Amino acid sequence: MTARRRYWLMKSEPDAFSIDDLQRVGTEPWTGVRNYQARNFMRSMQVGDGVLFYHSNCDVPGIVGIAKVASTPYPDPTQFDRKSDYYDPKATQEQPRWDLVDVSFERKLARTIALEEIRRHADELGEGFALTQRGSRLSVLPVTAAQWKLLLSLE
DNA sequence: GCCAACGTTGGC
DNA sequence: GCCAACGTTGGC
Repeated sequence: MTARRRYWLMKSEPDAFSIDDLQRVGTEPWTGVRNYQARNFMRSMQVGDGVLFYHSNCDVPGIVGIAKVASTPYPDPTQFDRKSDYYDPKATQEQPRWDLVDVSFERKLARTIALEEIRRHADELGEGFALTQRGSRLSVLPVTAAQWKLLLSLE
């Protein structure tokens, strides 16, 4: 018995890892999330869940593509790697702190759905939508089916 | 358990 | 590059 497909939005800085990078590699482990709320969302992901791929910290922040969850959650290997920027000395193999999922490319959007445009639909998206919440920096966040539909209708 | 200091995120 | 907002750390 599998639960109904769910939806997420995941942020990435295009300088570090862009939608084109994901298209090139096909599937990528979503390493480096070091925020408990974001981690907990990844822990609840299931294979096949829909992902809105979002470019942050760039000229035109916004949704640029669609991906999907391609694995169940497992420990982020970079937490054990002393040479990694994401190394966490408090994490052990026995008790990992950080989990991730693999994300696989589905398609690029015909155009970027800019944050500025998304904000104009803030009322329809609802107050609980973390992307447009004042001050929110969450890099992995849930999207309802209605929000998914609305956002993609802007494409 | 409080909270000041610090580091990070990410829009602008 | 700036800086507001936020999360984490660590002294007490």
